[in-house]
Amino acid sequence: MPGGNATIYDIASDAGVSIATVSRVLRGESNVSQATKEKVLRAMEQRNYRPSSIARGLTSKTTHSLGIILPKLLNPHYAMIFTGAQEEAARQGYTVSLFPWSSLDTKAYDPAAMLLERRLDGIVVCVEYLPADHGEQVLASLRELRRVMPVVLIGCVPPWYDFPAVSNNNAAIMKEIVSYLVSLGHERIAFIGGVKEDNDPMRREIGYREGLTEAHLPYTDSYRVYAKGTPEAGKAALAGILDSLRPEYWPTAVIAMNDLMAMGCQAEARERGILMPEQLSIVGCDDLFCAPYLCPALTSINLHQQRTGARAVQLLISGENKHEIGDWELVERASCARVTK
Amino acid sequence: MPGGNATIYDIASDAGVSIATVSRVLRGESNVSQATKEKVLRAMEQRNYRPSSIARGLTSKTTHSLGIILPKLLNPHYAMIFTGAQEEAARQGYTVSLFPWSSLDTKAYDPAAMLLERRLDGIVVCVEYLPADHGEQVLASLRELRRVMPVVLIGCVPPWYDFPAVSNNNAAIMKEIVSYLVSLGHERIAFIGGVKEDNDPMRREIGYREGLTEAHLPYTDSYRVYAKGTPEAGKAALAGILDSLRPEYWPTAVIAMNDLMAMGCQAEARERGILMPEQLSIVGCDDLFCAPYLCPALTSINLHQQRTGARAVQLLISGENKHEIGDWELVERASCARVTK
DNA sequence: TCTGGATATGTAAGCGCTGTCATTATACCG
DNA sequence: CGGTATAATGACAGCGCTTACATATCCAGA
Repeated sequence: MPGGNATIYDIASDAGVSIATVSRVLRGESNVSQATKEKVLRAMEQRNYRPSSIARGLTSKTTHSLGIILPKLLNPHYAMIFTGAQEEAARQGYTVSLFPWSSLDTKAYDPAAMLLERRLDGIVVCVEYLPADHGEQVLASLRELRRVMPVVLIGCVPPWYDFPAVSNNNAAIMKEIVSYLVSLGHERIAFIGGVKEDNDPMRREIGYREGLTEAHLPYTDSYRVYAKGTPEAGKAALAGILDSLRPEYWPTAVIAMNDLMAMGCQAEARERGILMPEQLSIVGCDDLFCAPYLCPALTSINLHQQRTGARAVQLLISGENKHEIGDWELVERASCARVTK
Repeated sequence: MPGGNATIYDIASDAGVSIATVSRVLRGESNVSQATKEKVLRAMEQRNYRPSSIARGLTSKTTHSLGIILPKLLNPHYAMIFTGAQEEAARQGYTVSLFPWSSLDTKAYDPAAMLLERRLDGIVVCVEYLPADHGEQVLASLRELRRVMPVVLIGCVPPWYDFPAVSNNNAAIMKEIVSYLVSLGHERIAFIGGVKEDNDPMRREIGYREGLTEAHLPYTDSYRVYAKGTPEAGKAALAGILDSLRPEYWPTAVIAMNDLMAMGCQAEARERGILMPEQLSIVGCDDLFCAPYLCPALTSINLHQQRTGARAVQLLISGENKHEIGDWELVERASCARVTK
């Protein structure tokens, strides 16, 4: 490939100075005379010179490139996080490349090696919904990873792990949802949670229970199901609840772990001819772009995921060891209605 | 950061060989005796050695990292493409980082410089829906970019530009949709296209017109609207059509440029009390994950976007200068119905 | 026994930068 | 005007690899 590949030597000889001087103006050091600075700049301009970040990285030990590990980009929740992270990174002159969790399962290649060999300046890891079958093992590999490069988490890990992170107050979110539904007169509120062992889902169930307690409502196992965070799983989960109960005990409201599951719930209810929101209120979480276009439009929690991604990158670059809690808001839409006697 | 940062010198001295030998086993060259090979491997193992791709890149002139430029990841259409690209790249030992088009507008940093300085091994560029206000200018910068690194396009550019690319047969897709609707008895078929000047949208309109012609249906300007590819724009577009016509001339079917716009159309129709699909059939394009969960479930075109992304990466890595046409399929769902007299 | 050609390994010169230290030019002071 | 602090620049040694090229070793064939 031609073009753009002049080296610092070319510029130096063009400008009649040493490479050290070129390097100085490259890095904006002050101790260069105005005259030579301009000479060098002009030479760069003419050659369309671009310093090689590769060569730079070799000496400076810094690549200005970050990584992000997440379950799957196809869930817009993660696309939002990624977008926020990428934008903030770009703003600070960093590049970010993607490493999906799923890759870790394949044996065709070794993503861990990739990560390490790339000499990334840091990596943000989404651990909100850690695959249940990884569990403790993932946490261990996280610590391992951290010995080699800075890591910032999105989501919660047990606090004693002491990772910089940005997460949500999952319990508080669930409590607010419960109290919102209670304010609409609901008393039979089901909870379709994520995989039981996962980090954030666990906290959400706690919040759900606390919310019930605060409202003096009983907690019942039959109103709580665990499932993967997909529409299909959400659909099956609601089906399970309905099938296991006599209609007079059916919940009047369902809290889904995320919007994907909520979509599945809607589908199941629709199939059964259950009127929404009259007979069943549903609230999701994540506030995906499609939430307003579902039937009925889905009440959800906006988690400000882009901001989350951006903050994670900021923590990564600044090196602060903080655990930040993002804010959030309930977005009321048509999917929740006052309960009718 | 401790850990993992042993160098080839450490390994060489541990194993009692020269760095050249270490390098040989690193790259799997055959001319190393079994005995020394094992010694070296053992030394690497013990030190948990990871060769620096940075240092390697400096000499080998190859970084094993790719880039992808696309409008915005928040549209799942692009998330699919990215996912496909990333997976294929990972499979071949490459990493891919994201450069959104939108970045190009910001002046805070210079993404072009970033691209160039990174010494990427190649970049895939999504030009399906080039922002209209870029137009010719983007094409020019594409050629410029190509002088510096391999480029593969997703989407169409004028053929005389001669870029390797993978795209869809947009005209054929539209023709199939039209003939599908015609087969359901529709005669007044509206087309909500993308921005007129954009690459793929332009071809789609051609297909739409050809489809009408084939079915001996007249083409009417009032059934064709241009709009950005967002739900809001789709909603406004349908509103525009309906407002400009007396109800007896309202279209009985609408083809939307993509599912996002189709979602907007559904919303508009719903607000006006138009029954779907009885009074209005809608078909989208992209087959987003939410299509089955809309009301009614949206008939759409599955573009196999992941495969598209993967193919683009394959072309990039192999260096073939081909223009591939991806296949696609109409996914029938409830949003289209036979027209009732 | 000697030679030629594999086969195995080592030496050393980069790759394109950064950063330290030495050197030179410039300025300021008594 | 010599002398020294100061600003501007250059020389050069890496950074951790790859890759000719050189060297050493071994064995078959003459």
